[in-house]
Amino acid sequence: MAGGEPATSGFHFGRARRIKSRREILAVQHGGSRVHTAHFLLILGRGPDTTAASRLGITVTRKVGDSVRRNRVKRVVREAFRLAPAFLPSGVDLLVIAKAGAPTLGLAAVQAEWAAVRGLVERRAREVLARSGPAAAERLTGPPAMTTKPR
RNA sequence: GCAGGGGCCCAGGCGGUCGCCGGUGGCGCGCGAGCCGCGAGGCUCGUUCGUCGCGGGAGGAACGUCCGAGCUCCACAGGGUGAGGUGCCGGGUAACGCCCGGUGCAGGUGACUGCGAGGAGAGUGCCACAGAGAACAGACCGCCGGGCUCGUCGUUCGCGGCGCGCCCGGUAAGGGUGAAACGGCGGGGUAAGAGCCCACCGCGUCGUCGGCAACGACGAUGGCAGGGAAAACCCCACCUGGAGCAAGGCCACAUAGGGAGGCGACGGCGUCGAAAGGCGUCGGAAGGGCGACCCGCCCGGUGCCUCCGGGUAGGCUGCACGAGACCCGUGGCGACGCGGGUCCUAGAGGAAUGAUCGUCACCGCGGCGAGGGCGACCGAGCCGCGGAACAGAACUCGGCGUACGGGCGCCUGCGACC
RNA sequence: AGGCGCGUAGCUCAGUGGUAGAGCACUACCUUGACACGGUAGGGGUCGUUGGUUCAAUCCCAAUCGCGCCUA
Repeated sequence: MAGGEPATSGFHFGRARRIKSRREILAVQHGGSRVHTAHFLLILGRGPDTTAASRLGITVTRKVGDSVRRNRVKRVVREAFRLAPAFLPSGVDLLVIAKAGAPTLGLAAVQAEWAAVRGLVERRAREVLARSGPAAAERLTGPPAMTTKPR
């Protein structure tokens, strides 16, 4: 949306850019900052590697709709994330939790909803990176992943 | 035309742009192994990632999880009891609680549809309220006969008729109650009545005939014996071993067997040996298993059980050629069977199969409207707006149930016209 | 994948084949100067839905909808 040039090609989105395990999702949820929109709750958190491209995790509960509608929400959210590589700086992971009513949205509506909070998202992303700077550095020298504290 | 019944089919098409999953082929970086070379290095194979190309990628219900199986493990899974399920007859099938064809009953004018439709001559229990009486019952009113008192009328003075009341008896026709009242209706019969007798109907039994059978038709006979309910317990017949792909198998990693408590059994024989002990054989405990219990049996043979503590939650496989799909022929009323040919058709794993734009078809509403009709009105075509359902594989099939958009021809009833 | 349970008045629950109930809440009246408390009376129900069995169903049977729970 920014730049006026409709994104078309070259924006891939494979498994490497997804947050898959429940453990990782909980880690983001715990230390992340939240941004609410009308149909989504966005949670930003630091990824394990600050140089890697940002990753995406999606949560759609049964309250949102049946499996067809839940799948559609996930596909549209994934598409919106894929077409907006500049939405987040590298190293910041995004967790999207759908709220009720999300299945009625098309791709354009989701993009508009996110663009409206873009400034807030950028500010929160900088906060997250700054706050976790030392931790991230420590992390790089320490054991690889899975250092979630038993809490 | 309207209303209805049943059957079959489809699950939007095409194109542009950008993606996802796995397969396959090429290229590139890296890694590993092997071989060659003194060496630099080279070659081959495998593989992560990236990239380019090719072809593939949800359903009729993928859904619910109500049944039946395949497959895998549990021990080879037996007998009895119990538990659960099924329940007209015949057939189909790998199997079924499914399907097909019949039978009976019920519903509908009809096309058609529905039915847990074995047994109440095995037993136990239940049938509220109402009602006199509710299961081998019962006399409240009524009806009929007899007796007694009283009243009245008549009297040939013997008594007789009528009526109120009481008593004894007969009666299930009528009233009334009920969901149901111990066959129905009509006639005869009788004091009044009653299958007491008769005709018809119903019911039971027997026989003959038809049918594989459920059952049907006909005849004889009994004289009524019979209530309902088994989706109350139950009886009868038949079926069912248990668990489930997180089944199960392989690899890697980790613990290397920690602590507490409890139980226990080892024995006989043979043989070798100087002995310790070894080998063979027989019996067998603790404990465990065969769904629950019993029987019966099996494992267990030097350990076993319970609790606490500790470790692992990664990869591969199972995993898609199957009771498979389609076409043709053939047997059968049909479900379905048989034969031949062609084809390979999703395999993900926090979970792909999509997003968006255009266009063409489809449906609804509104407007314009060629034209048709005396008219109400019908209406090709054009424009605009809106709609386009139910729903997402998770080991795989066969059914059932439920949700839902549209199309096709067939059949039935009614109305109008010819 | 396997298994279990619950839907009854506005709320929390009884009832388990024969008129559907309790507590709280609600309404009216009494009591008070007024209120609370108390007392008297009253209203309120597709028993989740749809079929079936039965003379009769909240209850029995089947299907279906919604909610909750257990095991792996």
